[in-house]
Amino acid sequence: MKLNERHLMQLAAVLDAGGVSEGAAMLGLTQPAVSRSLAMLEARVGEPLFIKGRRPLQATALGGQLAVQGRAIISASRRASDVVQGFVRGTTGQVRVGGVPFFIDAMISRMIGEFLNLEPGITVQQAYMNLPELAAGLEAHQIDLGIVPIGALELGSRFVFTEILPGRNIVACRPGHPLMRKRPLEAGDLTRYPWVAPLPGSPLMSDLQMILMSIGMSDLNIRYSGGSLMSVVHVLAETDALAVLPFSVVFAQRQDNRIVVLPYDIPQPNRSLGILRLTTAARNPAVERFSGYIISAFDDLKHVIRRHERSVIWGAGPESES
Amino acid sequence: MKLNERHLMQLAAVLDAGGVSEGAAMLGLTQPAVSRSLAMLEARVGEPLFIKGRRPLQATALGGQLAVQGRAIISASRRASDVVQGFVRGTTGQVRVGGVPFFIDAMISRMIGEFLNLEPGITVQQAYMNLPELAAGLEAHQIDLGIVPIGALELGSRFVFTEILPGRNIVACRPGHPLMRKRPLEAGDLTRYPWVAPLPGSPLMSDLQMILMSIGMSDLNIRYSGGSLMSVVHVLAETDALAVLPFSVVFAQRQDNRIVVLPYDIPQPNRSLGILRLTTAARNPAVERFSGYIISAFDDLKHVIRRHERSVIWGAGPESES
DNA sequence: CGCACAGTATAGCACTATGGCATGAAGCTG
DNA sequence: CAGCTTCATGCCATAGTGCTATACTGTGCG
Repeated sequence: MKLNERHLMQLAAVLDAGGVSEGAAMLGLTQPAVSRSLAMLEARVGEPLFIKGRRPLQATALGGQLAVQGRAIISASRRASDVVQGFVRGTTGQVRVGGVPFFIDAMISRMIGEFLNLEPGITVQQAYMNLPELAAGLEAHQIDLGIVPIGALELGSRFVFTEILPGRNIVACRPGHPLMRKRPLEAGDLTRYPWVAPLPGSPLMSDLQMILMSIGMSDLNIRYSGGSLMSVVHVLAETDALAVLPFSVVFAQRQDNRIVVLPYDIPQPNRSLGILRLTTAARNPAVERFSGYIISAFDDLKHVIRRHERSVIWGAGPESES
Repeated sequence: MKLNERHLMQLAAVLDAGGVSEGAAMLGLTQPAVSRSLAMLEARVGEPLFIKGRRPLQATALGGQLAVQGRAIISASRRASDVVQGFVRGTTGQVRVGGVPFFIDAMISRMIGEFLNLEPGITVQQAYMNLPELAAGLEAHQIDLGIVPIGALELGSRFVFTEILPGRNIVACRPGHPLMRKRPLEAGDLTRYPWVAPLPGSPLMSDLQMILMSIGMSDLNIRYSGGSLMSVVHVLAETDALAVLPFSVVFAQRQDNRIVVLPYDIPQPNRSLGILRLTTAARNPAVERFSGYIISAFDDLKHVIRRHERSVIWGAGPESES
């Protein structure tokens, strides 16, 4: 006994409106059209759905039960329309973000919070991942965008990369660290202190290797590894340990004054932090709003970051941009 | 942006099945039909719903969200079909019963319990009401059937009445009541004891008036009134009070041995207990199952009741039916 | 690289359902 | 009983739906 969903909707509308004419008007149809639909439904069911000759129109037990389902269909249909509306306007939907842990924790999660306030209809689903999983996730359409440091042209043309910050690394330590007062700083100084290693697999890990090579040491005294950003900051603040961190991460912590930049020049990776997306991705206004918000937020921050960078590393005051 | 519900259902089926062909088969349609429906939906939405060239077929964010609504529509439609199936078979639905309190409490509620066990898909909604409200409720289609004592042809042809028991009244008292040992019993004896009056408006109330007239008294010493059957039985059992009750009510309490029939002949009302229904009521198999069950249950009980009636009132032992 | 295969889209055609307009039928009200 | 409101019916146009046949596209294999 397959029933026509359209008929069920009309039944519900008519019962809710209290009459065929009213129900038809509510649906934007004419009375005869609805009247005939109901007759068809009644014929297919083989049982009366209405108690005849009553105002307002009254349903039989069966009619009432079917109307419940009709209402469910109507509301599902309305929700579907709302989904589409929200989608084209970018005011509804889901943004699935993947990103490297420290950068997400230091800067992006804060912006996500602001974004969620601006766009109450959008939900953000975030996962921690490094470049290989991220590229795979994008290709499998499991995430919509990734926030990663990436070298120019590192990936094929299937991806489009939007830079949001230069990927500048520094060595971080607690304020008042003994090395902060030592001039000049030499490579050997760095190896005399314990180190905090970043998460395995993260870009920072290979950066650390690069630094090791540049100062001609085979290994460091790594006393702590595997922690999230918050854990790393705590460890740095409580000990004399050192860590390689993106400058932006230290920047984000500037208010707390728990970690500072050690003014020692380390080799810089040739890459930028940015947003990675599929070239072929389906249009998704919610995702576009999100990435647009992140990019503009960093545009606003960029000169502040750069000025801060110079001042904390080289002790230089504010100066005019080149 | 009004979407076609049928399209949404097909979208859901296709995504659940993992392909157009499979989804079409699941719906009992051909692949081209579904393919075209999806193309129409996509055209109306104006956004891609699928990620092309992937097996199993993968939806875009929008496609997935719309499929959720499609699934809701499918399940509502399935429930509607189930409702109809259950209705025509009488295995599902609602039975709205109105009835006089004492009789419902004494006999019908027990049978409702048995019926609910037999028909797990049917729900019974019961209300206490006497004849006038009951007739009005039937005409307003607020109840499906009433269980009342009613005189032959008392109502018009708009109602059909099915007798289930003769409406025989008796005077009830506790076992060991002083009057149980007194022979002969005379009308004056009855007035020397307190009385329990039935619920105002109930048929028993007018029966009580009739008895008063027959024994030539203007009023009785009414000590308790307004109680439900359980309360009345308790009061009768704990005091020497008397009450007019239908014989069937006393019969139903026979196991508890808390009230008995006083062997005093009182004038009998010219009516029967039975089921009252509208002549014009829409067919409702669940209601029919219910009334059928009640009638057959009383058919089974009838000869037991009659035998018991004779024995408890006249002290006669079991005898062959006439 | 091309072939076979599976799966999907398109074309063409027939038919049903749906909707509108005009109009008839029925029930309630004064 | 007249008039009003409301529902049912007849008729026509058209959009949706379904089918078969066929073209297209991506995938895996030799």
